[in-house]
Amino acid sequence: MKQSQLFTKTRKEISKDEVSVNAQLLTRAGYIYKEMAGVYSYLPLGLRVIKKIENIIREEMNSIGGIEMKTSILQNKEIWEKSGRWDDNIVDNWFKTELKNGAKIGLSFTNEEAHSNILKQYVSSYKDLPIYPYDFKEIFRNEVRSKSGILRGREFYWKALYSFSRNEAEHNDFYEKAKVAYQKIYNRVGIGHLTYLTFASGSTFSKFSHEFQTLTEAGEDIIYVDEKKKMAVNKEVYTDEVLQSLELDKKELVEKKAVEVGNIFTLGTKFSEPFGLKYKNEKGEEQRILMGSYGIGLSRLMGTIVEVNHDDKGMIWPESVAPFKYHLISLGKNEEAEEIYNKLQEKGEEVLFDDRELSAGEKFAEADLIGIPYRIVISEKSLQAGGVELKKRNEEKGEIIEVQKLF
RNA sequence: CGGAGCGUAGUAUAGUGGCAGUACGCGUGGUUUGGGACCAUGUAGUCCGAGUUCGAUUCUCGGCGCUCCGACCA
Repeated sequence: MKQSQLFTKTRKEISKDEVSVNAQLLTRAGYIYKEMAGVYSYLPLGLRVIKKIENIIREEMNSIGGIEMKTSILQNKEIWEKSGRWDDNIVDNWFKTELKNGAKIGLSFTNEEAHSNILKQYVSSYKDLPIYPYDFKEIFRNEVRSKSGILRGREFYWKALYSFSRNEAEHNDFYEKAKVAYQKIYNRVGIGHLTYLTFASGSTFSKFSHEFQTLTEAGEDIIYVDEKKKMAVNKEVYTDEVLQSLELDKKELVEKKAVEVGNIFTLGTKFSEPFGLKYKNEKGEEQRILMGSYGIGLSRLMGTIVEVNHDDKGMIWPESVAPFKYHLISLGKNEEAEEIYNKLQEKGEEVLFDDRELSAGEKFAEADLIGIPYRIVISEKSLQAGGVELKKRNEEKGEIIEVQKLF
């Protein structure tokens, strides 16, 4: 893409009101636009990042048997009454509205009910199970106080997968696969080294839930990390008894701030019961279905990646989620730049081509802010030196390479 | 939901009971071209409503909105 066609512009300054690093950098660089507190629009660059993250998650979910679908955002009150979660005393962060005829409806804040309700119609035999449907979807939560830029919004984008299993062994098997898939996702988006499988409070169906927590000062959660075992415990279950059951030594644990970038938990029959989700086994006996829940907030994940990958000049995107791989910058007018751009495009590379007539300093400053992993500079100077300058965003110095080596 | 702060051009900010200023951006002309370059010139603003006042952007009240701390976070 040519930068002259990108309508967004970078900004040197931002309101002192915007304090979170992710919102500051993403706003200044033109990735997101704040509509209101906790609600952001995704501009062209931002959407490209979200799509990259989405594809990584999709690949990992598909690889463990996930099957993608999309449940509606407007939700029927009746199905939420089945689980008891329509009641504002039970769930206080609903966005509710109504139809012209006065019927009350809600904007989905989670997906268990929708999935359970749909599957009731399609699952009846052991032959139909197990299944692992998932959504990418906008979610709405009427938080009393949203904060931290895109880390905690009132409207956000997530992936939610639910497992529907025939028995505990089958459930546990998938649960373990999901853990591995999740860790792969964090590795692939470049924050694996800072992300810990964290034990958190469970429910009647399991002692613990599991969170994936990424270490950063921007985090809202306090966790206790065992770096050697690559495990952590959320403050909410940090007791001697729990540590003992997990075979963790208090002396090895360090208190850290972290962002919850995903969580998985066993639902048991919490939803299959009220929705009457059952199946018949080989003998024709009716059996209960066991569920699990596996969520990742994509917008939060994007914000977290920024929080842990930036310097004083701007963002430093991991290649896997960067909006483009190359930022091609031409200084002064030259036809070679256009040629390089076309060739890279033909090769299928993602290139942002800064074809504007601006000063070198301005182009470099903007490039650093936008944070694309590889910067290619072509100028009189580079051509005289033998080609183009190739520089990684996270390295100080680039090197001159022959133009041909780019392709 | 408790506490605190804030709202002035597209952006970031200053200031004042009586002409609203600066920087960036944007437009035009020119000089520049390896770290947000320079000169000239133009452009554009007091969140909404009520009150006090001869006069309110400024003071008072209400609304709306933004931010921070805490509580909350299926």
